[in-house]
Amino acid sequence: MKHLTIKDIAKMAGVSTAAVSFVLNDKEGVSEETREKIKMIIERTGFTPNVHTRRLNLKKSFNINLAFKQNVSMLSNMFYMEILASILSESKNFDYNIVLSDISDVEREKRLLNNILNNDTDGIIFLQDPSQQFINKIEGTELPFLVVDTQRPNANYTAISVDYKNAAKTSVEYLITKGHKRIAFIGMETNTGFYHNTFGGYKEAMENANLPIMAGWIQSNAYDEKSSYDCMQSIIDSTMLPSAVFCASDVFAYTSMLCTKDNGFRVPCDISFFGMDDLHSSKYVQPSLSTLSVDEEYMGQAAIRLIDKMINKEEYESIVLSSTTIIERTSVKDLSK
Amino acid sequence: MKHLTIKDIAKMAGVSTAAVSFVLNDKEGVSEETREKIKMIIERTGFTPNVHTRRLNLKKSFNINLAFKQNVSMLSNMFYMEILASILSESKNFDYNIVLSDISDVEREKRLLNNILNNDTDGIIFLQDPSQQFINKIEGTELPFLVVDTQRPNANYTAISVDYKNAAKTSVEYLITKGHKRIAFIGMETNTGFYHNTFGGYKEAMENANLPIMAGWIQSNAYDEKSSYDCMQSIIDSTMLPSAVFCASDVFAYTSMLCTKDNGFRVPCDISFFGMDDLHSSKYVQPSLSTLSVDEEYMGQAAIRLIDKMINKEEYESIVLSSTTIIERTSVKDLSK
DNA sequence: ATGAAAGCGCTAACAT
DNA sequence: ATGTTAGCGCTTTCAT
Repeated sequence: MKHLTIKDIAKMAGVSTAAVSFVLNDKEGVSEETREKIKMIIERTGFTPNVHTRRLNLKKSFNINLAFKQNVSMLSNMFYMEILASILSESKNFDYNIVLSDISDVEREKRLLNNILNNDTDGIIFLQDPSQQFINKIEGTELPFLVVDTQRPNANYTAISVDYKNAAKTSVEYLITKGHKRIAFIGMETNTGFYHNTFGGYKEAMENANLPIMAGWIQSNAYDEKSSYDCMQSIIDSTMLPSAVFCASDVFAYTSMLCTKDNGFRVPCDISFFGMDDLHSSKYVQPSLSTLSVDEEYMGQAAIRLIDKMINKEEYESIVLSSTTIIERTSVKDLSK
Repeated sequence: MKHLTIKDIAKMAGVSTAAVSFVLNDKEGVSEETREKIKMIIERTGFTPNVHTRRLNLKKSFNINLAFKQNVSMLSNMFYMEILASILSESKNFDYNIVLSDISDVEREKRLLNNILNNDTDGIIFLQDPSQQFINKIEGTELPFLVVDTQRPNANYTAISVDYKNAAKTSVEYLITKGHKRIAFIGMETNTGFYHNTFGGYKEAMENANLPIMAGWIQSNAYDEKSSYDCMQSIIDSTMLPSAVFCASDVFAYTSMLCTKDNGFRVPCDISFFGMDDLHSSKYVQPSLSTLSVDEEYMGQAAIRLIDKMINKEEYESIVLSSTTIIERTSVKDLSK
């Protein structure tokens, strides 16, 4: 059976194609009477206008591109996977196709750029900041875009971000409340903005409590399973053992705890651990990881809603999440009693 | 700057639009000389033909849709998330956009159907089997599609599947080799094909070894964290404690081990655990989970390559993975010595 | 309010 | 080998 066209509908309704088009686009120019008649026929036949032609004419694609870099470590992607799931879930409420765009290298960046040039995307949601160079190119196109989990506080683009500094501070303060005084830090230096914030929060909490920071306790080379294991080893090999470790990501805590056990220490009896993100798997590691929850679900929802507003030129503004919800599980020993 | 059109290129080259079109589509009808000239100009100007028009005329979208249901449990999606990552990774080598299509309910199924009617997809990769009803509709459209991780061995569509029966059998045989005789089973009844295979493999291995199966050891209501925890509780509450538990998915093992510990038993001293899938996080649970690896990376790669062949009407055939790679970690006690 | 017709940017059949 | 032109299915301007 041939796919119906607007011509067919027009013929069936005894009107011109223009009339049908007006109805299709909720525009004026047809009497209520004929509008209803046309609507009926569209309903009955299940007619849907050809999307390519619409895109061609309307210069609108009904696509939203989700752009991201594929990281080395699968685990470090878990945070974004959870956001992705939420974006998908929320996209049901909108009429967009979600298109995935890998921008791990220049070659792939070009593809996305090409999509833009062709009006094949209405807006872009970046997971993490793309290179500034790429941002510049995008900005030149006037296309709406937003960055989820940006680490550039002063960037002049729309974004959904987490106040990681405050998150880190809250986390460390929690450890202090639990009676810990020797607190180490495992972070990810390669992500400079993120590092600056998480370390800053840690430092502030420590200083406010007049707690000393040993040089060997600051490990900043973590970025995946192996590297965070090594970070923990360095801490253990340092001059003084901490009573607790604050990890800037749950993922880092997983292998750090492993390392601790491999060295014959017990968690949390000998060393406590506190993470950040509250990934789904953090419930299942042993001991279950106490951590600060970051609402990935909300981030995903907000992303879709925000980009939709941008596309429709409604009012909008960037969103900063200040997550301060402590998830108490069993990886932190209470020294305060 | 206005986007160049084929007309502009034709004018610049002093030829007709047809000539340019032929070059664009690698077709005959132009002399080598003019072909080169046109190619040069395209190269120099960075011209890319409007994709909507091409789609309209060629009845080809350069899109591949990835269709899936969003499950209740995030964790049960982890397996598919890993396949998704691999699909994305492999898609770099092809010229398709990857479009995500949620088909969790009829309303969303319609959207995908609409994409098909509009020639807005060249092929569909399903993660898990969709409803037979939906399959029927798709088959009516003649669109290439394939199912990753199908559980319908006799289905007449192209698929990438895992020989779960053999996988389960191999797993249980491994436990038997390690001296275990009382082996329980935790599976997912709601996925009938999967259940049939995994339980079948378990049963065959047990029978071959002349090992008895206690009724209380067979728990089939697992499908997420909570339910598999409950399954394990039932096993513990049954008349005889097993020395090992084979879980049809790593995810089930995570909380089963938790349950075991909550009941005062130790893993693997008192009860051993063996999983299936080898998810990334299985390295990090405590104790690290011994499991049978399923090559999600390969499955993803194969999916893209296969659908591409189908689209281009090259030769192809379904793929069955027989995964028999045991990943030995620390959740299984060796009773054999 | 309604219809005719000129685009949108390309492909491909048809002339030359 | 090359150019001309009729579509593809819709939007939108311009007459009526």
